[in-house]
Amino acid sequence: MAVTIADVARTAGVSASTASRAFNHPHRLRAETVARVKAAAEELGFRHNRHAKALSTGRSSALGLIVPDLSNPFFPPLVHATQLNAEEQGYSLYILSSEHNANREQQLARLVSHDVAGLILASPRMSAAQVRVIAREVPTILINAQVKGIPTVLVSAAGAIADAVEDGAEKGISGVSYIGSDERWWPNTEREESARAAAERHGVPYRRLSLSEPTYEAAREVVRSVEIRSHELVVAFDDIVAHGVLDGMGARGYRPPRDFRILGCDDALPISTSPALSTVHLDTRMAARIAVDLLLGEGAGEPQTVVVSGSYRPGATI
Amino acid sequence: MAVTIADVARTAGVSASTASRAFNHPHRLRAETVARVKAAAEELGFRHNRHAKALSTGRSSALGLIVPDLSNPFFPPLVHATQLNAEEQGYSLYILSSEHNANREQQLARLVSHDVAGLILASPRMSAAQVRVIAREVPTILINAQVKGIPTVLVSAAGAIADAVEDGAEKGISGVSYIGSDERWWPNTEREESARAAAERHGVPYRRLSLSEPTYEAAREVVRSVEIRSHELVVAFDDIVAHGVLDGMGARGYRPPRDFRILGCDDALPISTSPALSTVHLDTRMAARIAVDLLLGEGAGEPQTVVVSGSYRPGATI
DNA sequence: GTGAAAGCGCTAACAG
DNA sequence: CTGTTAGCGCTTTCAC
Repeated sequence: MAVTIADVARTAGVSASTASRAFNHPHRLRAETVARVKAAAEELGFRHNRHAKALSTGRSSALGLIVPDLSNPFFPPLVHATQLNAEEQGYSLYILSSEHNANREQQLARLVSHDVAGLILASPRMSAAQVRVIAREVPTILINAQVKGIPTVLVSAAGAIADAVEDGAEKGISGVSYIGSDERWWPNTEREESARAAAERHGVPYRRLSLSEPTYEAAREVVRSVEIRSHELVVAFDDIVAHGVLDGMGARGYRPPRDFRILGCDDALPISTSPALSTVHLDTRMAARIAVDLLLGEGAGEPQTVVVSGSYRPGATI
Repeated sequence: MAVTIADVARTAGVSASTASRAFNHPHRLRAETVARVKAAAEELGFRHNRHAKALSTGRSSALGLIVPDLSNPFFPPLVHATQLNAEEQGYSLYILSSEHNANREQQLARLVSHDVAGLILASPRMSAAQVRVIAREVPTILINAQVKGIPTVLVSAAGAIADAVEDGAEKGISGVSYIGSDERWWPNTEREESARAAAERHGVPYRRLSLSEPTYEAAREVVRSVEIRSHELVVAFDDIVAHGVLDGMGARGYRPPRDFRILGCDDALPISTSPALSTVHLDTRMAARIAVDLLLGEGAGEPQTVVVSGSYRPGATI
C-alpha cells in the first residue's frame, strides 16, 4: 500500500538498515549513499510511518499542549506558535482543552502522556502535586505556573502593570482596584500582586474585587453593585473583564478616562472598541518558542525559569 | 518499562491474544475471561500502546482537524466540540491551523493524512481539486465547503440572514449592503448570496462592498470611504467585520439603529458591546458532533450533506 | 560503510 | 472459546 523503507532501499540498491541510517545517522554512511537513498525516497514519495518508528525507537514524534480554554483569545496565538515550532522540529502536536477543570486536566495529561515526547501545560489549573505526577511520566514544561523543579516559561504582565499604574499615578489616580477571579491561579495572582505592589509604591489605596469567573458578564455585574471611586484606576484581569467593566460603568454613565481609568491585559481581542482600551501586550509566540525549545532543545530537562515580559500599551482609558 | 499486554495476559493466566481479544472482541470470549483480563489490566495500570496498535491494525486512533485560523472565535468552540466527540469514541485529535493559506492547508493535510483515521476540514481554503487529492488518501469530512462526493456539514447562516432582512424590511430599510471579503469561500459566498436574495425578495436595492480581508480594521476603513446610505441594512460577514463597521460609522457620528442597521454573524465573541449587535447564532458544537459521526459512525463514507441552520438573534442594531 | 537478523507491542489469521 | 504463530514498518545491535 504505502511506500515503505524497504521499497526505498530496493530502488536505491541498498539494504533496509542502510536506508534507515541515511535518515537517522547520515554521518555514518558514505555521502554518496545517503544521496542515493534520499533520491529514491523522494522519487517514491516515501514518508516514515510514525507508528512503526515510535514503536521501534520507543519515542514519539508528537508533543502535547494542554490549555484551560481554547475560546479565550489569549490561547490561540500561543497554540498556533507552539504548533509552528513543533512542526519545525518534526513534531506534531496534540492540543487539549481542560475547560478550567483541574481533574479533567490531569486526566487529559495522563491520557496523552504515554503518546508524546513532551507535554506543555499552559496556565494549568492542576495543583503542584498533580503536575509532579505528570512530570514524572513525561518531560513537562509549564507556562504561567510555578512548580519547583519543572522548567517554566512565565509570560509576565507585572512590569507592564507597574508601568500602567505609574502612568496613572502621574495623572492623579485616587486608588487602584484589581478585578479578577479570586483563584490561586498564576495569571491571576501575578497580576493582582503586581497591581497591589504598584499601588503601595505610589502611596494610593488598593483593593481587590473578586469575580466568581473572569468573564464579561461577571465583570459587568460586579460594577453595578460595587461603587468604583472617582478617578480610580481599575486593573482588570484581562481585556474581557475590562470590557465588562466598561459596559457596566457605561450603563451608569461613567466613562474613562474622565470618571475612572482602566487597564486590560492580553491584547488579543479580534476587535477594538472606543475608547481604545489601554492594555498589556504579551508575547505568547515568544513564550511558545521558548517552551518548545525547553522541551526539545539543547539544555532540555534543566529546570530553568524563563520570563517573557509584557509591555504596557497605552490606549485612551488611562 | 511500561505495562504490556503480555504482562496482563500473564497475571490473568491467559495468552496475549486472549488478553487482546478481551478488549477488541469481548463477545468472542467467555464473560468470565474478559472480566479476569480486565481486572488484571486495571490492577497493573495497563494502557494500550497506540503505536503498536496502529502498526498492527493499520489504522490510527487519531483524527485530524484543519481550521483556517484558530484565532477567529468561530473556530475554538468547533475545535473543542470535535475534541470531545472524538475522545468519546476513543480517538485523539490533531488540530492544525492553515493560516487561510490553501497550499499550506493541503501540505498540512498530506502531512497528517497517513497518521489519522480521518480528517475534518473546517471552512477549507483548498480548491475542490486539492480536497479530492486528500480525500483519496484518507476519509475526509468537509465543514462549510462543498465538493461533490465528499460528506459535508454546512453550518448555514442563510435562513437566519433572510429572517434578519425580513425584520429589517418591516422596519423600513432602504437597501441591503453585504460587507465581506470577495473570495470564493463558502462561508462568505453563502452569506453574500442569501443577503442578495433576501434583498431582491423584499424589493430593496442590494450591493456588495468588498474587503481585502474580513478583519476589524479593513471593515472600519471601508466605511470611511464608502457612503452607507441612510436606513440601510448592513449584513456583515461576521461579528468582527460588523464591529469594524460600527466603529467606522461611529467615528462619523452614525449610530444604529437610528441611522443605519447592521447584522453580524457567528455569535462567538467573548465580549458584548453597546448597542448589542444583532447577529446570527450558529451551532458549531452540533456541527462538530455530526462531522465526527459522519467520520466514525454507522453510515460513514456516505457522501451525504447535512445542514445545520443558524438562527437570527436580534439585538439592538436592527 | 553496509547487510542480516532480531525485536518494539500489538492484533489477526489459523488451528485446535 | 483459547493458544500458537506470524507480521505490521522501522531501528538497531552485531557481524563482516
